[in-house]
Amino acid sequence: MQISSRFSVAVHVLSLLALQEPTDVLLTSERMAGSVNTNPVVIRRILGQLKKAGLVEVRPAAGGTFLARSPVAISLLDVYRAVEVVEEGQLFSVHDKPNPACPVGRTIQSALDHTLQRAQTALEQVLAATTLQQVTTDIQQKAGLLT
Amino acid sequence: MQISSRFSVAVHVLSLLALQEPTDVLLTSERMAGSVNTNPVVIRRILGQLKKAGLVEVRPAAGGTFLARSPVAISLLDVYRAVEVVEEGQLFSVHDKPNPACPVGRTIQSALDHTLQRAQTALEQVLAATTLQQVTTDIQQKAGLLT
DNA sequence: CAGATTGTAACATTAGTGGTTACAATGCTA
DNA sequence: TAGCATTGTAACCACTAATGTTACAATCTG
Repeated sequence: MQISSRFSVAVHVLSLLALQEPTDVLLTSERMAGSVNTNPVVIRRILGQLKKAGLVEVRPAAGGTFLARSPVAISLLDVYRAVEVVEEGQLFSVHDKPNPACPVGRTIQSALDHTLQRAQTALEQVLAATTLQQVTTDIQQKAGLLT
Repeated sequence: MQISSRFSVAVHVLSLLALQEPTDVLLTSERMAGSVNTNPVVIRRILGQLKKAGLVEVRPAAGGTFLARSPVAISLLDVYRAVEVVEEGQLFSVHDKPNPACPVGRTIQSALDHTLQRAQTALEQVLAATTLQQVTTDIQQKAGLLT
């Protein structure tokens, strides 16, 4: 059980967009799919979500996708929410309908709820504190694109 | 996509064990299944994992399951690990085999790795900081079992 | 208009989950 | 020892989500 790779692919795609230069060849879903090593339809699906969330702008038919915001203004939490890998407050599945005739059964859900929420929030805060800019800077360093 | 309810069921079961009294009826997997509202086999599977992790002791055939440690000495992280809902450092699935011919493709995995690790660790630290004792105290309060 | 690109549906496959059934193994009691 | 209750585990089933593919309509530009 893992958080879908849809999230990491989305970050990959956004990084490509952030690092594209005006003089570069047009960045089509086909080219992005090549970098990610997947089918272009997969990229288009994700782009649809990112567009809906206001993170990218996509030119229909003519090709060309662009960041709708500065990489500094896009957090990994924004991406996570955009691609809907985890529903709000629903990272942990909690068993349904425990027996209310039993004190533990009656109360376990609410006894756990607060902690599980805090755990999820702690994870999401790390994502919120990380921007696309930081990721792309890291990529550039690792790829030897920075001097 | 959610972390399996196996975890919350395990906490439920451990709470039953923590709150059982010596004078109570024997706590069989059947009775625990009644509280959880599931099939006893489900409980037995989970108990097998908890036993393997050293959190419980189970009497074969004769019935009777007991905590192997004090509730203060059992964290929710122990439970999470015991029931193997998430593999070590594998909460986030990251796409395989991005294209190494592209700088982003070549570096995205390692550029993301550190952040994703931190996010997972943040979640796990909340669980580590929460003991079964705290959960059962909460249960007792909510069920009106404390005066 | 033709070609390139996007957007979306449908299909196929796989893995994991949660529940059930079946039954062997085990331990206790009469 | 036999019978019973309980545990332990395998196999099966149905469902869901994820991931990839194919097909093709809609859109835009030269």
